[in-house]
Amino acid sequence: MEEQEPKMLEFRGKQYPCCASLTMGVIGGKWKTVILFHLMNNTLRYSELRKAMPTVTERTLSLQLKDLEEDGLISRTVYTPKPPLKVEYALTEFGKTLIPLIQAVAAWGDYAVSCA
Amino acid sequence: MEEQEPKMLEFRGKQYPCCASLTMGVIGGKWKTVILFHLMNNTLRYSELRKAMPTVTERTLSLQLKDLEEDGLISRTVYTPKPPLKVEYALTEFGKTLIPLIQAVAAWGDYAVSCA
DNA sequence: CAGTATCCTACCCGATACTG
DNA sequence: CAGTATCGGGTAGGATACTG
Repeated sequence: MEEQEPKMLEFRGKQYPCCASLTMGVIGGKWKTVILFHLMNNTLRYSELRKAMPTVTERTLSLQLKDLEEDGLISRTVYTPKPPLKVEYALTEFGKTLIPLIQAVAAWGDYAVSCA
Repeated sequence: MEEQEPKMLEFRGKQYPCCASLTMGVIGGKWKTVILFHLMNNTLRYSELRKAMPTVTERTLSLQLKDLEEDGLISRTVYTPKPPLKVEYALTEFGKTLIPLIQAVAAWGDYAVSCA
């Protein structure tokens, strides 16, 4: 008798009360959808992501990329054995299942701006 | 020369660096999509929302409903002049433009659970 | 180039009690 | 019934300096 309701959903060790909250738990936060949006059509290097998102700090970008990688949505590939490093980020096959959702998120943002 | 980049989007007084982040700013957070998900097909009273979301606190539910109302996504209608009150929440026409997005969010949550 | 390490702040959100 | 008031903790995220 620890849980209030038995209908919890689980994903990667976390519990969610609803399918919608699960999705938001994975792609929520201030920057994750922005990262996914930029990786939707392109594989990008770390520095390219920084240029695409000039208002995020290095620390935050790094942490969010790590989160997304741990959730299996993006892949991180290192191309150089020693510094200067070349690292590329790309959507995984699982991450690509989010593309329609990311597109809908982006489209609604544009729509809302056009209304206001 | 106050902004770093001139390409900021604005919605209801807030600035966003990208259309995707705007959407997440409006429907992000832990509970907003869950509320919208439950209001997607039904008009619901406050107490009905509470029953549908047993793990949210009254304070948080109240604050999130107010946020959604201020952003024009839901309407709040009071049916009684004095306590006990009857209040119903429903999506506005603008809020209904989010339905395909909410459905995609919910569908991906179900999909992710089925993968795990 | 691609990140960590440290430090710090804001605010989101929970718990509980009270009110029109 | 449908909320607010008050208090407080946890953590997401920012600023800056440093490293392989």
